[in-house]
Amino acid sequence: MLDKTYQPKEVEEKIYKLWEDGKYFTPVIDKKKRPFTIILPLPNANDPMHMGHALFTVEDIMARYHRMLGEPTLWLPGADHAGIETQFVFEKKLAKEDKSRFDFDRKTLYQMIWNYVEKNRSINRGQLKKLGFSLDWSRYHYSLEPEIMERVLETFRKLYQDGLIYRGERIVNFCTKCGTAFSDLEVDYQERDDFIYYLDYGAISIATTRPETIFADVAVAVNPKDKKYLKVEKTAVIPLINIAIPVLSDALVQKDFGTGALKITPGYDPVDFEIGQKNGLEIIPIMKRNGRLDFTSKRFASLSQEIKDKLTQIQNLKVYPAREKTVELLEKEKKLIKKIPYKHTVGVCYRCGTVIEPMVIPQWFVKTKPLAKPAIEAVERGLTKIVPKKRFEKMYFDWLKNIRDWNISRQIVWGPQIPVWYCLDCNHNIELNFLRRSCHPEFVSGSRGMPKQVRHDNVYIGSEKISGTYQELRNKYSFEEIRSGLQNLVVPQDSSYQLASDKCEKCQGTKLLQETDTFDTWFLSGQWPVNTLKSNPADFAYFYPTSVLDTLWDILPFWVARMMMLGIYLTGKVPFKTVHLHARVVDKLGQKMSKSKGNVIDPLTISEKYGADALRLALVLGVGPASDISLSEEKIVGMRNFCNKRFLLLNLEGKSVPFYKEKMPGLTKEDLKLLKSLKILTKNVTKNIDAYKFGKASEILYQFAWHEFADIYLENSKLKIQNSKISEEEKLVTLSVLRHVYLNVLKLLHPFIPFVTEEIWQNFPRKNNSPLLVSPWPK
RNA sequence: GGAUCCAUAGCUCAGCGGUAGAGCGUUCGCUUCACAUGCGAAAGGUGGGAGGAUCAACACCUCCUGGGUCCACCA
Repeated sequence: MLDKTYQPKEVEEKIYKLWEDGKYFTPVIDKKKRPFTIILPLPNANDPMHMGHALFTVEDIMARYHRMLGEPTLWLPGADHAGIETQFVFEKKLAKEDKSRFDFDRKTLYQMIWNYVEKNRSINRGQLKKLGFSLDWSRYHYSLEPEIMERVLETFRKLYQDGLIYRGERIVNFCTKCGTAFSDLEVDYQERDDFIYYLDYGAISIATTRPETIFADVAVAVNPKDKKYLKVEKTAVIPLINIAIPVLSDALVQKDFGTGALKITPGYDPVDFEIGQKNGLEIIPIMKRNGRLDFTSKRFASLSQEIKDKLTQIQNLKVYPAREKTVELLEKEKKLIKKIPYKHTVGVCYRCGTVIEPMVIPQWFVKTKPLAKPAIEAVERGLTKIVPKKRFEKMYFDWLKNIRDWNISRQIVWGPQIPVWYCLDCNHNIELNFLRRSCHPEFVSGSRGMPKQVRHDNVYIGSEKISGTYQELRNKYSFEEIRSGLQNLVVPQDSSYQLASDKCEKCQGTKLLQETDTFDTWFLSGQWPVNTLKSNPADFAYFYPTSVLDTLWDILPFWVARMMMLGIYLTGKVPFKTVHLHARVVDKLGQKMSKSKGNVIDPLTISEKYGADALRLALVLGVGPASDISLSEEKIVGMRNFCNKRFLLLNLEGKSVPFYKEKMPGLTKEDLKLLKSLKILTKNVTKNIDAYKFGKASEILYQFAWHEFADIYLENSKLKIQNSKISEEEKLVTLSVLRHVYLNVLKLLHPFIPFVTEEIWQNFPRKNNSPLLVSPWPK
């Protein structure tokens, strides 16, 4: 007997337990049947649930539908360590405690982040269960579990052996605050109000928004077709430091921008880097990784004392103060022609919003062209279908066809280290940064130059930060001291390296240190379908390639395209047959949900209040393919009202109603009409789910259940049953039709609102004793 | 600069080559049993603008206007 009003909270917990205990989410491999597989887009282990996760509803609908069709259905859950995201959050936490990552050696920092994430990882799982997701928890994987990590390293080695990995000194997007490089995809762009400065370079004048970089200029370039510059001097002069540089011509320079002359700074600008490469220009380093200017390179050594004094004023300043100071000096020397307010877009770190500094730092790259080609062909040949096709295939092709080599190294600790080792004896110029442990904290200076005691988890008390090349440090500190307190290495481009860790292949030495760069998170998640399923060879053989990948379209390039590339590379087969893309959840005014706007709807609060089913239905009902999902509390209330219509439960109490049979005697015109409607409904719901039109499928179900079945048929049958002139037999026929239609509607609704439907099913006299989630889909 | 999507009821959005749909909101009425988290009814749209192919368009094509989003080396 059910409560009169539906109490979702109690019911949901009970029902989920019923499913879990029955192991219904764990498929049984049956080679005679075709499996249905979905890999859950792995949530960040550290993230609490948000509406994006609630949208996994779409996957649950597919999983439940296919399970009811009798297909061995695997929906595989997991969690991602989310390298940069997580380290960024953790560092913010450290900052609140007046600490920074520079206070810890990498091993300690890693362990601290590990512990921090571990707490949230289990919360995450519970939250997914609350929404009723039929995930196979027995196959749960975490991106940092040893087996998964080992497979990632294997992929790296395989790529290396196939000549697809290289260590390159190229210009990369560097965030001086996060202290790491990013791939091109991880840079956001913001419009800024800045200035553009016109500067006097002797024979020519140039325009720049970044005057502080003039010290690293090595040339000026003009467009070869620019008539203004047909007869220009071949030499320009960098103001302030009076260094002569050549004037080149290059088609990349736009004639009509600024003065038409571009200063070439190969170390700090992507275009300049490219021009520099073409012309064999030198790269002058003037900025450290912490974003402070530095004039200690050899270019500046031979300058006059007067000039050196100018540079001293800028030395060690951060970019913006350095810019101000440079402009001030330029003004003083009358080299600033004009300064104009200028609106332009700048690249910023997608995590912390700091302006990205393009810098030349050796990084690990994957050659992507050979991987992209088969990934493009697979979609062209229809081996993987993208839904909705029209809109997103083009995006996929555009991205893969224009792809550039992928920087997979990150200068953070939170992630697997790149499995490459450097021999210190063969590479004396490797710069080492490590913390030396000390027994006398009072004599020790902290990272900010202040005496400081650092304590954490009793790992160490007090430490001293040491930096320098191995050449400089080798006689002062033991290898073990360096190794155990290591923060990071700065390895010159020409250093030798190897994949074996035991001893140096050149000198047989054993003072080897592993690369301190870690993998881009997407390098791990790009192999996720392969690596998770490979945990069990039988699983891989049966469930790979997976059936559907469902995700928000915005990570199509980040994730989907990379899974395609790596999946095909590793297995020769596409990782999924269909990519289904859904849209993002927006508020009732169509605006993106964000904390600052205060329009965030929290899925857990909502499901506590109205039930998970109501939330699920609100997320899919009437939503067009890949269009934004406008969600409001009002809509959820509406859906809750629907879920609460557990019609006719009371009527059947204590009655022995015969089971409906086709063409049973006594069927009326109304009965036949309803039965026909049910048939059409069943067909349409099935058709729409197959076509990924969940919005339509749920809408027609809603319409039928409420307005056709409940409002009309049920209302009429109520009158009929109360009517004493009608025979008992006739009433029983009506009731069996009612029950038949009702049970079928429950089945059809189950993928969308699994909890209520299962609860009613459990309380209903029926032929089939197994739970609703494994009962056969109506035909 | 390139690409792409959107414009339909007060709001948020579906759908469709052949008499305009839903949810929420609004108005009026009903309501001792499946459900007030309800039932019945009603009001409300010359489908952004202009043109074109069609027997016929809100739907197809072109252009315009206004928004969204993505990509790109804007010094």
